[in-house]
Amino acid sequence: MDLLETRELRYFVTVAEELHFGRAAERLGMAQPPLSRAIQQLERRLGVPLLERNRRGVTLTRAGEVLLHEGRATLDAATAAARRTRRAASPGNRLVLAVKSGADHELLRKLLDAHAAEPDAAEVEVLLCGIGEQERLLRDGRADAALVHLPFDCLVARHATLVG
Amino acid sequence: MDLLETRELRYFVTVAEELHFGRAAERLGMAQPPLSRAIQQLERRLGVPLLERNRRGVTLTRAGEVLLHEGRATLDAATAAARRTRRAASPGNRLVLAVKSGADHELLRKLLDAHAAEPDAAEVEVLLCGIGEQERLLRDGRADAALVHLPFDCLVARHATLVG
DNA sequence: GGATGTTACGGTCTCCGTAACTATG
DNA sequence: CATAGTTACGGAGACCGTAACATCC
Repeated sequence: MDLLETRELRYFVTVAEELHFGRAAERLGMAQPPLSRAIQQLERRLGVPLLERNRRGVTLTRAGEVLLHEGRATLDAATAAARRTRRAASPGNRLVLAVKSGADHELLRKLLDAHAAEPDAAEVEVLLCGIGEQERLLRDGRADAALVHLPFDCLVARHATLVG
Repeated sequence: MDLLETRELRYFVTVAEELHFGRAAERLGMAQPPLSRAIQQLERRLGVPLLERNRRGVTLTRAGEVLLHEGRATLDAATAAARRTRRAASPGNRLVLAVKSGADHELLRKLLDAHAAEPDAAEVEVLLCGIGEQERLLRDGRADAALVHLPFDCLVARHATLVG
């Protein structure tokens, strides 16, 4: 299966967000023509129309909506890959735990203590964040784990066990 | 920040799996020199050594291990993006539910009935698979949802609600 | 006629393969 | 001296920007 390049996904996601080739090209720091060609090539390679070029701008097809979602996820994964790889090489090398600001500090304390008691426990850095922010932090690699409530819609990745 | 191209990740993952530039190049259908250069460039761009070139082959650094894992995830995401986008455009457009072979048929029946009763319910295609296979199917887009037991280590993505 | 997206064309830069080089056991 | 990885070098292809074109209000 032909793989999508991250450059192409970045282009498509920008166009899909702006719904306007001109503004998208500006955001990307490039001219419209190569952007237009890249999208056409993407549609040809997938064999699927992604945009409807109407009078007055652009609309996403159903397939385009799906690629917008999946493309964002892929770009986040690439960003996370770079970030976590760099972090793995840095001496600090702490596990980043995303905790929303209003969380139960009692529970957090217990968790961290229990984790610290385990053998070979990694050092944990607590990253306080807004309420809806945890998923994003996990997706793009700024965090490695998060404290969430079940049911959680879309657990993205978990990189280490905090408690057994 | 998002500097990693899919091509580079494919190269690195192959080398990391083979731990041998020659065999990796062969698997990739290319010559060793451009592969060697691509990896060097990747290390330069990340500012992190990924491989230790020892006498007698190659070893992964800690950062290399992380990039192997994250790179696979990114490549899977790209594959899933292409697959789901193509599927979204096909007329059938069914939701694929991965169910491991030994699963409870009674429960499955109830779930499917409950789902079918919802308004605007998508048609569901049940994909029977082996026991450890569900995560992989979700990751690379061959399935959109899966029936799993909690605790589930690494929920990757959920694309539609089957039951409320 | 102005705004928006698409071809046309030419230059540049990247990527690849062959061949020569280095290092190690 | 055989094996594995890296430079050196030249060519083919990809990508981009400018300019000209098509279409729709």
